[in-house]
Amino acid sequence: MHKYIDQLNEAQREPVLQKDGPMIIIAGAGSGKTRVLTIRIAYLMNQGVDPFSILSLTFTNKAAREMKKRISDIVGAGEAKNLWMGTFHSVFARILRSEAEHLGYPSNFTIYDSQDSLRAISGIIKEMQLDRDVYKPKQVLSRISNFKNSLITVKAYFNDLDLQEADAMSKKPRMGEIYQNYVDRCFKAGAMDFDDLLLKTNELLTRFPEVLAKYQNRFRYILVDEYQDTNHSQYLIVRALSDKFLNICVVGDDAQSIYAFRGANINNILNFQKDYEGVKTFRLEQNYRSTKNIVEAANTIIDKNKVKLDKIVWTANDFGPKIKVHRSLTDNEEGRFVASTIWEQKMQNQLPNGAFAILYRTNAQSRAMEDALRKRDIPYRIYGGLSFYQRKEVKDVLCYLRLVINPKDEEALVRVINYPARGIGNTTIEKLTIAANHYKRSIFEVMQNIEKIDLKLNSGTKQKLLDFVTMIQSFQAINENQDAFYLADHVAKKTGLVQELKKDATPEGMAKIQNIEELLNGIKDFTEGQKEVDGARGALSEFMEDVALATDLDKDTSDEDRVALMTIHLAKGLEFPHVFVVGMEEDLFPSAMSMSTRSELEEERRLFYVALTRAEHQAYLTYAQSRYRWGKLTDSEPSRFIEEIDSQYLEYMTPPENNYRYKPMIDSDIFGDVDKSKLRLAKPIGSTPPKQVTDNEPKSDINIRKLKPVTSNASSSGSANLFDNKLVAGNVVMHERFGKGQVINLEGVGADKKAEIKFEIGGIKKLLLRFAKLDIIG
DNA sequence: CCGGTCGAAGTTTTT
DNA sequence: CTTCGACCGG
Repeated sequence: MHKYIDQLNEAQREPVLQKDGPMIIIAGAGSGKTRVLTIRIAYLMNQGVDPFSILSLTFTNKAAREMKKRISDIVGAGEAKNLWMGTFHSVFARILRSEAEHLGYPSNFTIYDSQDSLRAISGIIKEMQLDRDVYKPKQVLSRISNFKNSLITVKAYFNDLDLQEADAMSKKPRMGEIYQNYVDRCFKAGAMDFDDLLLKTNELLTRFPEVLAKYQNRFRYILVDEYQDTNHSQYLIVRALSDKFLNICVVGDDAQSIYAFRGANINNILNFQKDYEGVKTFRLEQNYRSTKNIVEAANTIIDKNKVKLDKIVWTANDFGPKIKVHRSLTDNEEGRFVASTIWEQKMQNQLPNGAFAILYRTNAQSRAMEDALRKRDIPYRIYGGLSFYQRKEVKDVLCYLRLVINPKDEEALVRVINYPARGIGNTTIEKLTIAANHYKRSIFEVMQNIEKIDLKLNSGTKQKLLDFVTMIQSFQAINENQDAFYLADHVAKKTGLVQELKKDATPEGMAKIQNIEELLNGIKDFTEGQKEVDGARGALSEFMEDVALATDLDKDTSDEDRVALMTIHLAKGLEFPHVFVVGMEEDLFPSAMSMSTRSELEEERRLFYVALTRAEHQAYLTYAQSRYRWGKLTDSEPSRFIEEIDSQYLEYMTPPENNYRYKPMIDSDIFGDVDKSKLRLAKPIGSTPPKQVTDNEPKSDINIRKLKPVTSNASSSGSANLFDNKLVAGNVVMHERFGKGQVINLEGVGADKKAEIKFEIGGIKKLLLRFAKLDIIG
């Protein structure tokens, strides 16, 4: 038996050894699912399966990259490199590029991100002279997206009277036309949107049996992670590809299905056993991640849901501390509480910033947290929100580059044709668009032939258009024989983008220039990486292939030690010793938009389950009595989800009821010489009744300054440490989050014993052994 | 055609 | 509070 298999418990080992046939692994939170998948793939390869014939679909590209790395540690990098591994979107984008001609697309098609799609839809609505208040671009896009994810093509739409009637009922009788125009426009631009990547893959596999056969034969073993979040389109792709060999292994947790809003269908996982014959079912129910308190509390939450698979998640870990619940007056105070708690914990327990995560329901909540962290000089990193590649200045550069590769790319063209301003205004663009539609050509082609078409443009304008065409063509020429970095750098300078930004000397303007520099650095890294790999040129097209699919999580370069801020959705699959779930308020979490139906509410509850189960050691739930929304202070009440947790798992840091009016809630001497009456009076509260004025706002700040050493809570730390006496300087260790490192020094005794460790990634960190989860590997 | 100012609307969640 | 669009005077 291979030694890596010995690391698994029995429940984990069984699905690894089950080589063939359809199987489902129902994996509870923190049950070592990634490990099982990783080892399963490594084991397949050791059994002689060709890595080229293994397709492994993950939820993020980062997950794919990490898994690949772990596999190469077992089987060697040379072999692991050949695995097909990535998100549905990136894997099938790659396949679509090589098969594009079947579908009449160029292989260098552009991938529109949601911003591009939205702009295209807006443009169409305007062209059709429809009322933007009735046809809200966002709604229209989301409807079209739903069509595509359910494989309803334009044709199918017009064959379906129910759909048309539904749209007519909601006063949008021209929905079908918009859909048609959008599809045409994308096709004409040589562009696919996110949903197309799946839809067109389905089209490819259904319309061309020989192509289907080719990929069925190639992918003899298929693994799908996070199966509970697949949509219908993805389901059909998996189904088609696995139909020949039936070696399909899906992994997921119905309790963590949180993407229904983008078409994910929880029934895919609930019905898997019915879909294939002779499905072997495995359950991973032992949680290795969290304390008993957290695991059991999470179980009490998910029990409230009706729709679910049987599964009992349990843990052998210690009870650990209770989940702390904290109420603040405002969102800003909530931020201060979180920041000061992190600060305290860092001091008391010598924890790195990376031990903390702040999770929220909506991106807008990050601001209050950021402000508070900044004030305390706690380094943090925000994930998601406006991703790096979507920032205006970055995207402007990218759009020029997109045009170089695909001049038909209309969204890119419209975006940059007059930025920086070069005298080509809306009137001109409208004329060009009309002509392009008329001749069924791209705008760029119309511009190239501007002398031959009478568009009633004055000669000055014509010249400006030709200049633009010439500029793009000169870039294309450079692209023929230079690498991506050279070209991108050239583009940034020659288009005047950088110059334009230099005019703006404000800090924001400077930041924009830095972002462009960061982009260029990223391209440089990529170029050089490519050159090393296989003597390739590091051409632009390779870089551009899936920037649209790259997310912030993917380009997580930060080796620096920072507190993580992200939405709960983004946190799926991650874990942190200390987790703050903030904004635990009705209408925010659960979201006001998701409370009208039972299934929506159940999804919110699953989301809460995901949030809570990110925590290894300590979870905090915080809420504010009022919060700024659109600049106005609005009242809120605590989330129902707090009450849904059995109270034995909770510790209220602030009393749950409002009956504490004039009583300081914690030992009053904390306030020392501060005049309490002033504290109470000093609160300017908009709509909040005076009785809700609490002492906790000043407390959090004062508390810190008067911080006393707190008795060690070692007993409650989940991970009792075994290495107190074993670990010596020079040991090579593996840390769950920081990876491989070498111990350079040890200090302190007993519960305070710390190790200074130099990690391969992330540099030197001091870890308190009683918390650090380390394996000695050499 | 440009650039500024003003008003309205927007916050779920993401590949 | 922000951002995006519409509108208007140069």
